[in-house]
Amino acid sequence: MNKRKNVARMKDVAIEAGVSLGTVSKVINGKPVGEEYEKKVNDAIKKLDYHVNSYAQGLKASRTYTVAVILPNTIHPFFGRLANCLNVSLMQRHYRMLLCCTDQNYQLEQEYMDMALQNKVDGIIGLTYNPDLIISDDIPYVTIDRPLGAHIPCVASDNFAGGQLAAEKLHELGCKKLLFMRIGSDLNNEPNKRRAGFENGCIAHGLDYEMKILSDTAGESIDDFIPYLEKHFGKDKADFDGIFCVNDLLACIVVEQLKKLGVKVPEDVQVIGFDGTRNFGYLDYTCSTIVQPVEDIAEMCVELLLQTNMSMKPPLVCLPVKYEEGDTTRPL
Amino acid sequence: MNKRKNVARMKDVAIEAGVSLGTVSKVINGKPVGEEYEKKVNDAIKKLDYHVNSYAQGLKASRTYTVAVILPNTIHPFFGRLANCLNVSLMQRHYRMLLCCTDQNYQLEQEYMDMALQNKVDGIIGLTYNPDLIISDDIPYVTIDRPLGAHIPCVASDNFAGGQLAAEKLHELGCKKLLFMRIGSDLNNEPNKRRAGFENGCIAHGLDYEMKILSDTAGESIDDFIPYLEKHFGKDKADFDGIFCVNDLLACIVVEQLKKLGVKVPEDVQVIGFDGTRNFGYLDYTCSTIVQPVEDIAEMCVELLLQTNMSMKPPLVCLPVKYEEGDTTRPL
DNA sequence: TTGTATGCGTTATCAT
DNA sequence: ATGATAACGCATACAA
Repeated sequence: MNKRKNVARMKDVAIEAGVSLGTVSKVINGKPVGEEYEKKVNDAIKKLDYHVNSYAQGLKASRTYTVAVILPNTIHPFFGRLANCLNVSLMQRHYRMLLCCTDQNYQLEQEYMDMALQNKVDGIIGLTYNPDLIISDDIPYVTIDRPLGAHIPCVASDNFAGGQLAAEKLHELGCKKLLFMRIGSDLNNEPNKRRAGFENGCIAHGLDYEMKILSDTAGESIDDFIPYLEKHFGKDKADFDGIFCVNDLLACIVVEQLKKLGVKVPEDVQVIGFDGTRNFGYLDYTCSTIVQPVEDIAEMCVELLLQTNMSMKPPLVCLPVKYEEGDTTRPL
Repeated sequence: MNKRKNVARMKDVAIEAGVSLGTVSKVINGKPVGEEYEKKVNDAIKKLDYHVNSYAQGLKASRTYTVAVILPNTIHPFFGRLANCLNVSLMQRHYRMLLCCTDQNYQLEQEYMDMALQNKVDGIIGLTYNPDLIISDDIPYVTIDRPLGAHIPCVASDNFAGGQLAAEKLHELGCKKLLFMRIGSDLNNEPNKRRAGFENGCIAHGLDYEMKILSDTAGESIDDFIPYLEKHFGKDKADFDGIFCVNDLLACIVVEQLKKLGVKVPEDVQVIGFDGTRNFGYLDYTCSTIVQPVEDIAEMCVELLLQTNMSMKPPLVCLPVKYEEGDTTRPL
């Protein structure tokens, strides 16, 4: 009957109900309408299985109730959970979510930005790595973890406080010689705050500490930690009694490696990670860790993005982290 | 200058370039146009930072290049990876992906279906649980893991073969008395195929076996396995020497539990899981497992969904699984 | 309170 | 080859 497929349009509903187009529109948008008419329209809608075309709606209103979410992936537990929480927060506000996985590919990140622009989404939430990412001023943007300028709100865990907390906890747990381990992108500056906070905590408590930092930008891999660990740890030797790893994954790998070297965790060495992966999904890694408040991060992003009546948006929002005990530290 | 914001429209480009609307449209859609004109238009597009409005495009063409993906969540490693793979497969075909996490909530599943309809997406890929889910005939639909009728293509791992393979592997590994363990929804029938395949394999090889199946629909939880395990396993006792768990998560939990009971894995009892979670993400669970081909599943879903020139679409596509050795079985 | 007409930004059809 | 115009489906301002 219609152009393609037999999909009902508003016009068909109007005809079926014996009313005019405007009346149907009003019923759909919850505007006051005669009770009699309302029923007729609703019956027609049901009968024809009518659904408003949100593309036509979006065109008319310049409002699409869609937000693009740009993430590296949904495989890593942190990102998977983040995607899920963002979806929930958006859904609660009746917003749709366009997911864009970039695999940390700079070019893909830019392509997705442009796609979002074309799609006239109402906003973008991005966790990106491209240092030269071009962000249009025409569209609300909130970044996660990576500040992109004072005019773009950035939401992150309080990484500095997290690093500090890790140092304090290891101190409380009786550690004397601490080690910080990290591998990651040089550009990625949030983990640097974890390091800075950790250093700060060590200094505050007069603790000895050392840093072992690898750069994957420079081509180093996680395996390059092995000789370092072999040098400092062995059957009856441990140059450090407390380790803070920049994330839970690294913590798990380090624990495995230490066990292979005959070092007991947590008896000889205590390890704290960062992320809270242990709480993600259904698996229990029981790694002591600094937990990132993923739900709060998601909620804050959406809140800031959709808030229109703010003359000035906060450039950086740091959400509180907390320590959660696992099997890689001794009971306090 | 314009209605809201200073976003350039095609008309603005036409004026800036000093050509007509139709010419601009042609340039954008790669239709033949005079070289001179093409340059002028492209310059104007760049100058005005113009992006086509895909909502207007979608309205005109009844084609949105958008697919809705309905999943329980993106937290579970299997789903997180599935979402990611679908995103990649869709992206390669220049399709956008609308993500919908349902948390297995029947009503949410239905709401998302309706949302997809409103949004006039070009298709839906769903992994749903609602047995009464109403699926519109007006829109291509592909289901994962759960057959919804002969006219709706279903893509799944070859679960029967997987169960069979598990039995065979345990047989090859020298096991004599096997156990199948499962917890899950009663409605969920794919894991039942794993059970059936497993039984089949046991029978074929003349193996003793037992089933322990819990139903979370009936309110049973994973903890209810504990008394069962305590009854059958102990310091110097093991009623079974090979266990096939319906998924890797359960396998991990069972292994933990057995270790607590003083049973050695894989020396006393060998365990095989299902999913391939060990390959998901960056963590290595080293659980011997039947691996689901997630990338292939995603690719097949997208292929079937977008394939228009097929007079008949296959009602059920089973993709091959494979065995991958981990630390919960002895080397072959 | 209900109906009518116009425009949102794009594409496709038609003249030119 | 290029330019003008109608139509996509909906919302809204305005007229009845």
